[in-house]
Amino acid sequence: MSSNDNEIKVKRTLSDEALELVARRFGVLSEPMRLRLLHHLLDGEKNVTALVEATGAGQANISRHLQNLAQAGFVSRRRDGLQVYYSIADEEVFKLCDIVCGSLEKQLSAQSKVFPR
Amino acid sequence: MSSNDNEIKVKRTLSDEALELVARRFGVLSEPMRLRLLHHLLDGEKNVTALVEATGAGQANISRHLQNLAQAGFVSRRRDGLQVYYSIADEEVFKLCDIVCGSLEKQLSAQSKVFPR
DNA sequence: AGTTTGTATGACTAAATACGCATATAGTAA
DNA sequence: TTACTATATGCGTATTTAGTCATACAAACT
Repeated sequence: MSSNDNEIKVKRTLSDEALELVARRFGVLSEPMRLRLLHHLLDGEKNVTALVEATGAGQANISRHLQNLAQAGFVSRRRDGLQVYYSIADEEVFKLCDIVCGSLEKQLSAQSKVFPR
Repeated sequence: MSSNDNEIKVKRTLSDEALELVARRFGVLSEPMRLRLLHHLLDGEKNVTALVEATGAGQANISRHLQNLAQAGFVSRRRDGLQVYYSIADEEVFKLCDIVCGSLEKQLSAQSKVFPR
């Protein structure tokens, strides 16, 4: 290895800051309810009440999840009178889900070969 | 919670089960230290001690993170004598990171236009 | 002014989890 | 056997966060 390496310096190509930003974005997608909200927004923008009815969850809960998604930039917010409409702001999120689903399917099919029913 | 038997049926194209699996996978990627471990494994397989030294974290902590990654199928485990070597098992994970980084960059550059320094 | 409706938020509880310490386990060597 | 090394794990603590309730806020009415 390198000769003048007498410090406990840790090789760190990615900054802690960048890593935390990426991790935080994954964290936003790590809740089933938020994934469900994104899925419901596939048809187009919906207001909070519609999403509350679609998911069957509490209004406060949905509002917080939407805030979370909006802050991460996955959805955007538009106010129209009393209603607030949310819509997909970053289509890339569906690529992410597709990739994860693909890995998941591959993994599950591999398991079913090892443990055939 | 108390059981409410006549609950309202909610349209649900994705099963709760599938959604939780996907969410759980995103959750595994929602820790900076685990992302760092994946990054370190880009060069090839490494044993636990090497990863402990590379990250500067505690051994128990790294061991648990690796278990977490392995259980999700992102890395695989190979024992060789006293050492246990971990390596990337699902290259798709880097696609995920690339997409997130792309969205992040776009987002940050958009912000820097609004708030130029 | 007050009322109603749709959405956001403060406060709280419960559950999840990252981390460190100590110890257990697995493998090697004497 | 004992000793040593590398990795895993039980346990406790601190932090985070999803969920609910009640209430605040915002906008459109009368």
